[in-house]
Amino acid sequence: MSPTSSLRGGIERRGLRDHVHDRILELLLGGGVEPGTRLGIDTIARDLDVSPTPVREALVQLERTGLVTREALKGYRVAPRLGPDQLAELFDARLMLETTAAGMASPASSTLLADLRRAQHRHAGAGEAVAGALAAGRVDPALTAEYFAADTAFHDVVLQHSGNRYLRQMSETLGAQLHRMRQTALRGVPDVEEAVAEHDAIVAAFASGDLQTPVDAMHRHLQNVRERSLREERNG
Amino acid sequence: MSPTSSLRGGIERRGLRDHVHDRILELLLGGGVEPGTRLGIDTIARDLDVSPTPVREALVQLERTGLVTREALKGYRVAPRLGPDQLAELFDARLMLETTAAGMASPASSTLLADLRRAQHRHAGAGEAVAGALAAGRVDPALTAEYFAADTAFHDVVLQHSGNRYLRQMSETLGAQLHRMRQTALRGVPDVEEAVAEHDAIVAAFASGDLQTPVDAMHRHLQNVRERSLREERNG
DNA sequence: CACCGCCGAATCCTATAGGATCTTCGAACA
DNA sequence: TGTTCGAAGATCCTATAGGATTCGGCGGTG
Repeated sequence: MSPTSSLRGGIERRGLRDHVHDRILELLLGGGVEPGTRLGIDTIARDLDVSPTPVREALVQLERTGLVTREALKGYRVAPRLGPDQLAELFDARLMLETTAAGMASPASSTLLADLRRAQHRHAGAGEAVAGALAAGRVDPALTAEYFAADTAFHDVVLQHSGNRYLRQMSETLGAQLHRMRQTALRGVPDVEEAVAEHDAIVAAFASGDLQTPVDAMHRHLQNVRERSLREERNG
Repeated sequence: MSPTSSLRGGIERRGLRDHVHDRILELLLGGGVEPGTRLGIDTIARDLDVSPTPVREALVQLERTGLVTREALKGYRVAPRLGPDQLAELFDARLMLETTAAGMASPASSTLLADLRRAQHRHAGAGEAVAGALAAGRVDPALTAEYFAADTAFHDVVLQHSGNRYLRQMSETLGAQLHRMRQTALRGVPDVEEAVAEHDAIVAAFASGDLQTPVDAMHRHLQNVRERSLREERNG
């Protein structure tokens, strides 16, 4: 085509392996597959109309996220559901990660507050939509998906502004597990009002300019989420 | 061979892919390769006398650890050296991980203290050996390697007893980077005496039975390690 | 002298084939 | 009837082959 394209910065060359990886990932995160389901290499290869080799590489990549498990000579399977103990450990790990990130992001750059307010706005909007649909007796999967995405985005803002790539990397690893947890543990009605209010408190804490306040706000929020999740699980 | 081997419990079936992974890993951790070195798939395959497929899978697995980098259609390379900023972030992440783990492991089971004392004994012994060789004007790579291994093992004890698999998983990821940092940043003389003394303080803190004391001791230790490393880097 | 296009070797990437292993199903036997 | 053995099918695992891309060097041109 054009001999030397004027701007070629930022275009990320992706092999076929990465596309396969994304397809399987969205399949897993979509939630339509039961834990324990076999992920046959040849089957996936036929479905996606590729050879087994890139599928194999994509599965190796997914294995590290904990979404799939592998047994030598027996193949890959969708990872089993998170048990109560794993759930508790996941909450603890998340608490550690996000409170630390909040502390690191405290020297609030002007962009942090802007990003945070934007994310909070999106989250609140999605919350209203979900609550409205719920009041009408309807549960729209698309709305709840958007709500969860907005929630994740809000927390990601803090992690992004922590300025620590290893924390981001850890959060990315936990993110997949968190997504699964949301789909299983509290599959029905989320705690919209409380979450929005607590997110508001977090934004206010960052806006206050104090260093410790955001950490405490984040701590309280996550502890509350944990309690509400456990209560939900006990009742459901 | 034997139609049905009598005891087959506990033996972990490993494919060829895992062996290749280990070989490349020990090559990287051995430190004999310069950052930026190309890791040609076909070359490795010929060296290990296997086909490219398992080599490819092993490299995908290693990519997640950050030890190797990949560029689509251009191949794999040994990851570049850690820059000053990455080093600082690595210290922060480690500080978060290990202090949290110390706090979680505080309800000291009897085995924790035993493991900790055993690891401390090994660490102190290796420290003496290194110091002795250093006094004689010799630097034995085997001794320093054993010293670093003992140090890593000591910290691993705390993480193991945190009872949180996600913390362990994160530590495993950071472990490879830490290993590289040790080999580059402070390549010469480690701070044996201070480290041994601080480890002793950590053991004593756990033995005290108090909950907060181990966290503080670990915090002080890691902060000191950070300072000493920076000073070393500034002078070296 | 610098710059551009071209060509070949090397390498990566994907596809295909065959051997090894696991799983399943059915029949024979206690 | 329950259990064990065996064979067929499917699947995983490794090896090999061929197309696609990149990198190096070479000659031509302004």
